Amino acid sequence: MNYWLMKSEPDTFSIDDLASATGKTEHWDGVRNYQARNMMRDEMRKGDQVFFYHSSCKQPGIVGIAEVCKEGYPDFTANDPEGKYYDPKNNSNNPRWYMVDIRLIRKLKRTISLNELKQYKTLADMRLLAQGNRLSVMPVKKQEWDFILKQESKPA
DNA sequence: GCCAACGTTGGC
DNA sequence: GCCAACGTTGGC
Repeated sequence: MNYWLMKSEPDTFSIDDLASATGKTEHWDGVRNYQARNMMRDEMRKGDQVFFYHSSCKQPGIVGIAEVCKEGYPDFTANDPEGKYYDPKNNSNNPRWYMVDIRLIRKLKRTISLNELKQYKTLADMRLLAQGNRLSVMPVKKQEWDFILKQESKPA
């Protein structure tokens, strides 16, 4: 079992959008970064746990837990010339981009903000906190995962 | 809206 | 294969 963090802009797709689809699955389309692509295509496994993270918003932070329910498969939005994720260089016989499906397990009781995460020495090496990090999908270590969840029941 | 970080592109 | 130009991300 592996642990991940996936970023989404709440204006585009928020935890509540995922929550309204509880039980259903959502495909995580539109990732156009090779490192993130490789992780989705090669490393994410069914049942892996995912922190759902809100980025580019008033309070960036972790807002929920999801799980991978379908492993990497070609991102069909790359083939749609009308869509905003269209990639003219994509070849559907040899797909360039991949996605996974996730489903919500639960929202956190509170948002664990980026600002809060930065204050924990335990998380100093966390990928999310590394300078200039821009990956929209990244691995989380088990000890980081456990530590973060332990903070959930604390007051903000 | 600014800007630092950094990935991608394309000319050479 | 180098690297300058350009585009995007994302916190502030």
